Amino acid sequence: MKEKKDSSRKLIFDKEGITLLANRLKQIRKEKGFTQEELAYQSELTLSQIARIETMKTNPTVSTIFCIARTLEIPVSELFNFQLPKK
Amino acid sequence: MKEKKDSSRKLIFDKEGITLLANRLKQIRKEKGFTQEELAYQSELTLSQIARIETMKTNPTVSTIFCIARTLEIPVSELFNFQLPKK
DNA sequence: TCTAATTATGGCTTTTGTGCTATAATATTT
DNA sequence: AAATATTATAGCACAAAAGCCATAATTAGA
Repeated sequence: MKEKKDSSRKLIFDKEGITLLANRLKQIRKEKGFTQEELAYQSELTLSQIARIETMKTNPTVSTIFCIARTLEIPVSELFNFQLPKK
Repeated sequence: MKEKKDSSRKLIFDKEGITLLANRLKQIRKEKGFTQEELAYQSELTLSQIARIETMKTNPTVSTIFCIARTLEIPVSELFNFQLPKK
């Protein structure tokens, strides 16, 4: 019966953008004097998720970013305050 | 054997933020004169995904947003140019 | 240096984002 | 009104986000 796996399907992991976001988050978090754990706890996220974002292991959802921005008390746009390189 | 389902586990869907993002996207897309289909095609996303974002059916990942911002030729922060209500 | 704090990683599970496809609903144009 | 274009919705499959828990690695403080 030969199930063929759909190999043409492409999901996106925008490494450049995710790297920029990771750096931005780490920078702001430190400026604000949060540890990853404090940020996680107050944001009601897990420590592992915060770490994964900062180490570019994951492609977070916008809701996750919203939680973080709320805790850091910054506009969401602050976390995206970078120039995305053209493709 | 009674498997107890882990009901304490909470995933986040930030309805307010997602609504704001949806509106922002729809507005900018129209200003730039794109149909959902054109935006989808040029961003290499699917039409259904664009529609889901604009109708707040999904909690997109940042990579998805990056693709969209590139196509619309706007900084990512433009799409997040709103004030997230406090929780 | 030893200790404690912080960050990174890994396995496993559940939930969900996204692709794909088709169709329905709505808007626009003729 | 009819035809066409655009947007919304729905179901299925699969990959991946994120939770949870434990532990390793690294950094900071004594």
